Amino acid sequence: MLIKHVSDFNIEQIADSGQCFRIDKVTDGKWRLRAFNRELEISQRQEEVRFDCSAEEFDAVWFDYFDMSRDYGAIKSSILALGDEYLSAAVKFGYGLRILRQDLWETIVSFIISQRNNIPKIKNTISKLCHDSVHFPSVAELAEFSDDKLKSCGLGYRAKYVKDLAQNVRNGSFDLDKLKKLNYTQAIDYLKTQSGVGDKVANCVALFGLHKTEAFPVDVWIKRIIDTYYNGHFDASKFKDYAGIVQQYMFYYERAKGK
DNA sequence: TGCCAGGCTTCAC
DNA sequence: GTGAAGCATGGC
Repeated sequence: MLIKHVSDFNIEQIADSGQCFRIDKVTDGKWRLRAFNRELEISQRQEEVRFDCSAEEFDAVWFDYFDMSRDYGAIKSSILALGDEYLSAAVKFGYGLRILRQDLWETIVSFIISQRNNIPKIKNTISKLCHDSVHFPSVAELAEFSDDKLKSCGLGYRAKYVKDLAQNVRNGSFDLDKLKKLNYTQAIDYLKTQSGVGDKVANCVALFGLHKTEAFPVDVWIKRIIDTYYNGHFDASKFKDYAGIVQQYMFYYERAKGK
């Protein structure tokens, strides 16, 4: 058990932020995260966070996963300094959000599944793909999943997208190592060569799987915010390399308001 | 019980 | 290039 004092971090907000689909609340104050073929229990009280792992594992795996090297306090301050009423409220509300550095393969598959879908069902589908274990299916494994198996996991019409992608990665026509080396614009274009990956999914992959924090995924929620509070015009590029973080505060705040 | 969900592809025009 | 239809499935 490792106890750390972490500011600008709230595991409940992160778990409910819609960027990852394998963090579940176990009991009050305790969450279970599955990633990288590992399982991690996390509990939190104020800024005291308990990670159920060794210091070595934390430094090797989870420090980067939770983006611990980034100063979110400074980013929030610069957003608040803009004096934008909506963004200020969003930042204050989602004060403990972070952009996770997730596994690239899992992120692409997860966000293909996310299209025209709701978060509880996305989580359920991914859990079934994993056989409710810590193991997310590899490229080779997913390429071999039968259509019936994918359908029984609840992928619906997205089954073909996922299977084609897995087969393309396996046979080398879509190269994840190449993708990792591309800049933001190149990565978006390359991702969109795959069937089932459009602008929104590509931007989610860039943000959550490649950690291109200039990515600004525009989904129905963000569209609604822009239409309602910004008269249909919102230039995310002014935020440069933290546009994606701004997006996450907006998304989380707007969704929470609807509940 | 329908409506809708972190969109995308296809096909008119 | 823009716009609208169609899409599988289950949570609510």
